[in-house]
Amino acid sequence: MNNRNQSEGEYLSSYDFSKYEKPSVTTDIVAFMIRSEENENYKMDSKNRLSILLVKRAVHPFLGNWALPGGFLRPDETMERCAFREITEEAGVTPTALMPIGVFSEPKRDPRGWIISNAYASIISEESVKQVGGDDASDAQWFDIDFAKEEDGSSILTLSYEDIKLQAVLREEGTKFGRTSFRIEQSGGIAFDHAGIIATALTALREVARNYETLFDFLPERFTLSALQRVQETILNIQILPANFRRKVSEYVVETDEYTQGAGHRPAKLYRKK
Amino acid sequence: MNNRNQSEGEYLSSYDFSKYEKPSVTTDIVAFMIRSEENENYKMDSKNRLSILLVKRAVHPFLGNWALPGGFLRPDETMERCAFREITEEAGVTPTALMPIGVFSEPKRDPRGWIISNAYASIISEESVKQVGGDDASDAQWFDIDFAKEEDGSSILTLSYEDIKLQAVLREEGTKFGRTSFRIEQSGGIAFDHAGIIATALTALREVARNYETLFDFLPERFTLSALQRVQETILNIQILPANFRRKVSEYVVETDEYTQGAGHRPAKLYRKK
DNA sequence: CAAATAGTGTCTCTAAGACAATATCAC
DNA sequence: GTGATATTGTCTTAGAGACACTATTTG
Repeated sequence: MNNRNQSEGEYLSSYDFSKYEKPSVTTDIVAFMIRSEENENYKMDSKNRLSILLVKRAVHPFLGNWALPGGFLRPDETMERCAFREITEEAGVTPTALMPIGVFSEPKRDPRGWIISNAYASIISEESVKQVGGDDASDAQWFDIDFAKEEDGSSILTLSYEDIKLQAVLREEGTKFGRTSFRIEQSGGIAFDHAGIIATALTALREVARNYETLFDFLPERFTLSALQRVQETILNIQILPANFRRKVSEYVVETDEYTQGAGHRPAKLYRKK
Repeated sequence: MNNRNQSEGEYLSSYDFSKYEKPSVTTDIVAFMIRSEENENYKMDSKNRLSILLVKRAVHPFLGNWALPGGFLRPDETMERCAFREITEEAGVTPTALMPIGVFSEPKRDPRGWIISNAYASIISEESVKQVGGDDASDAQWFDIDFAKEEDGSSILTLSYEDIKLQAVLREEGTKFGRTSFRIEQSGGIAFDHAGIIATALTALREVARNYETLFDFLPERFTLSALQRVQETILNIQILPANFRRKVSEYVVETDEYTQGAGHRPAKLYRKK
């Protein structure tokens, strides 16, 4: 029957996509949080570490490995809404930002079958995680992240939580339009292609962390300028002179009339995002 | 049966994703080309217009409307490879770059059912399109694109090809991490949610067009610096002083010993991408 | 008071934009 | 020669980074 001669109604009712094979569609979320370490000196401010949430797999495949939180897309939600729901369910916290990272669709990426994933990076403030509390025996834990380029051109991704240390070896495949993709050479206890997703997300986060707007999502509503500065320094792994940082960030913040107290040094004024 | 007690082999063979409903997965490609208009004066260089490829729908739904080229993901290819294949099939030309735009997954976006789309922007040089040739009666045509913000905050997307003029009204929903999303208020003869995809892709293209690396993909291997400058000016809709453009772009190009000829003015040296 | 962070002021250098001036071609 | 683009050089200004200096807190 010639399609052009059908009415739209006739056409839609006769339409059947089931004859095409379909992939399962999931999302994986790289949830970033900046964790402050314990003070070793009452006067010094605490050091920060960038960390991500991983879940220990209790089922095959990759049983016992650590994986990104995520799950299947439902028919009544958008991909972003799905990511929001999954990270809320798994971490118990609400992300303040969701950044699309890309689609991971290598045909063999999942041994269970044809499963593609749209990855997101999310940003979660330490404050909201503290409110939920943590459970040391839980299958979901925050791993400190370290990502360094070696001399031979490969990159080592190290994720550590207490005694657990996961190390993956990756090789950069190229940067296009602000997204760097990686080939996994060794996965080191990280499930599926998640080491590559993490590396891509971290690279993307570093890109956007030059933009001050992104930094606020890591902090509570009121913050000091040095806390904001430490967020950027932690993500980008750089050192900034406070005077210059204050000058540049000044147009993005408004001061409040509150101050910190109890630190072993001059109190700092609290600011809000403008 | 407790999953933890199964071997991986037992588990994989018993695994069945068919119990979950799956979406159909497609890609849509916003193929950009810079088209040079006819000279009205033998001395003047031709003006440039940014254009995109649209295909006239010959079937329901949206019969007779214009849509982005695209198609279904196959089990043996990645999303990006799928986009490459589809644009090659439909335009007959090979894109020099594919930029991920985002996933469009509103549950009701396609009246045929649950179909999500990963959109890409591709960049195609006018030279390669000219080699293929055009067919005025063809269902695939290059539409000049115009996108302007109105006083009331809405944006008008105008696509024109000869007598055909498609006009969509969109409203910005916000910019996050360099991707601006739009709500479609009037689609004006553009099928599905493609007006929104086009607007998002154009906004993203403008973002990356500040980066000189992107500009080369619109041109043949050897080009003049003013051709390169006109590419950036056309995309960003701005005017740049030639002296300043040359200075900034100089570190990205290498000069050849060839020159243009036949223009009604001083010949220009041809350059290559460094 | 010692040590740490908070906060201000200023110097230098670089890069972007504006603009002036010269060069070279087709007709 | 005219009118267009090609190409080089320089002036001004805004912004980034470096750094010196003062302020304020807790033990």
